[in-house]
Amino acid sequence: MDTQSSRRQATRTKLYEAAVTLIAEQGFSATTVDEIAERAGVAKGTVYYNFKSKTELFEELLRHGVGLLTESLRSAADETAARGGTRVEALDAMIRAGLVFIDRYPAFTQLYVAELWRTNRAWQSTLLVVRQEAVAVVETVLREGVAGGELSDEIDIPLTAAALVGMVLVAALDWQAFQRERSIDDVHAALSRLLHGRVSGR
Amino acid sequence: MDTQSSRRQATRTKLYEAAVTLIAEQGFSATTVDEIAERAGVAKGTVYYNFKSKTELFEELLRHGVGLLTESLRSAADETAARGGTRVEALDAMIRAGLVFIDRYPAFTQLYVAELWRTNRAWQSTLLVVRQEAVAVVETVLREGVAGGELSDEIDIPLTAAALVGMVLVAALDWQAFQRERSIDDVHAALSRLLHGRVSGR
DNA sequence: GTTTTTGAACTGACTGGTCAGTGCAAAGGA
DNA sequence: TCCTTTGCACTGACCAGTCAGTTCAAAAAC
Repeated sequence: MDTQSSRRQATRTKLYEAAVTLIAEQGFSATTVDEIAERAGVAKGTVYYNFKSKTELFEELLRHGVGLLTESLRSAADETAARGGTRVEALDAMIRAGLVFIDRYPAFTQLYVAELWRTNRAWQSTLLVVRQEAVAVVETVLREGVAGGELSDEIDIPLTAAALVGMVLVAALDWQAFQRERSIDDVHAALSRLLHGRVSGR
Repeated sequence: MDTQSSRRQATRTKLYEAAVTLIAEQGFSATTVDEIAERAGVAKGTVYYNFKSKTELFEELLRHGVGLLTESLRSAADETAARGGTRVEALDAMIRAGLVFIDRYPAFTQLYVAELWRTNRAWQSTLLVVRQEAVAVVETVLREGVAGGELSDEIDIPLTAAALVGMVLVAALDWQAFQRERSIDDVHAALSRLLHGRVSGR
C-alpha cells in the first residue's frame, strides 16, 4: 500500500468512526454531513472527495462493519473446529464472538439493528446481501450439527439461526444500554444456558 | 362518547395508522408531516390541531403500541395460569402472543426495534418506561418459575428475559421480512424448541 | 319549528430555517 | 508534478410549525 492510498484510507476511517456514532445516536437522516466532517476533524469537501454522497458513505460503513462481524464469527467457528470441538461448542464460541463484537462496536450494532428491517430505503439491497453473509455462517454450523447427529434433525435451520442471532443481539444491546455493570461473562453464561437448554429443571 | 370527541378520536387513529407505516419504512426524521397528513387524508394543520408536535405524535404512538403488546403478553400469561398451566407453558403462550402481535402490527414492531437502543433522542425516557413494562411481564413469569422450582435458580432473570424477547423479536421480524411464506405455527415451533432446550440431542 | 350563534375541528398557503451537494482557488504532502 | 485536503461561499430543495380563515353540528334563542 503506498503512502497516498494509506493516507486516504486513514481519512476514510476517521469518517467511518465519526459517522457511526452520530448515526447510531440520531439516525441517518437526522445526522448532517457537516456534523460528520466536524467530528472527524475534516473539511466538508473532503467527505465528498472520498465518497460520492452521504448515502454511499453509509453503505460502505455497513459493508465494512458487517464484514468485520462475519469474519469474527467465522473464525470463532473455525477455531473451535480446529481444536476438535463440537458444533454446540462452536455455537457457544460464536455467541461469545458476537458479544465481543458488540462490546467493541456498540454504535455499529445499534445502527445495524435500526436499519435492518426497514423497507424502501436506498441501501436495502446492500443490507440484504450483508445480512445473508452473517446469518449463513450460523446456518452452516447448524447444518453441520444436524448432519453429524449432534443437533436434532427437526430443527428449522433458518428460523433457529435467526432466533439465535436475535437472542445475542437483543441481550447484548440491552446489556449495553441498560445494565452496563454486567460483565461479558455474565451475559455469555446466561445465553449459553439458553443454548444448552439448561433453563427449565433444577 | 359524543360525536365530536369520537370524530376527533377517529382522526387521531387515522394519523397513527399513517404515521406507523411511514416511520417504519423510512424512519422518524425522513418522514415528513406532510406525508403523514396526506396518507391519513387530512390537512397538515389537523396534525397540529391534534398533536403538539411531530415528536409528540410519535411518542403517543409508542405508548399506544407498547400498551397493546404488554396487555397481550399479560393476558397470555394469566390465561395459562388460570387453567393451571406451568410457567414454561406460560412462557410458550407469551411467545405465541408476541408472534401474533408482530404478525398483526409488523410496522409498529419495526419502528420500535429501530428506536429502542438509540441514545440522545427526545423520546428516550418514554421508551424506557414503556419497554420496562413489557419486559417486566416476562421477568415476573421467570421469577415465579424459579420460586416454584420449575426453572433453574441459576438463571439470570433480566438477561434471560431480554434474550427471550430478542429471540422472538428477531425471529419474527426475519419471518416477516424474508420468509413470509412460513406459517406462524412453524415459527412458534422453532422458538418453542429453543425454549424447551430440544435443540441439541436427537 | 325555524333561525341564529357558538366553538371545536379542520384547512392549506406561507414563513423562516436547515441542509445536501457544488465550485473553486489555494495550500500541503509525497 | 500529481494527489489530497482545506475553507468557504453559494444554491435550491425541502420541511416543521404557524395562522387567518372555513365548515358544520349542535345548542340557544325566539
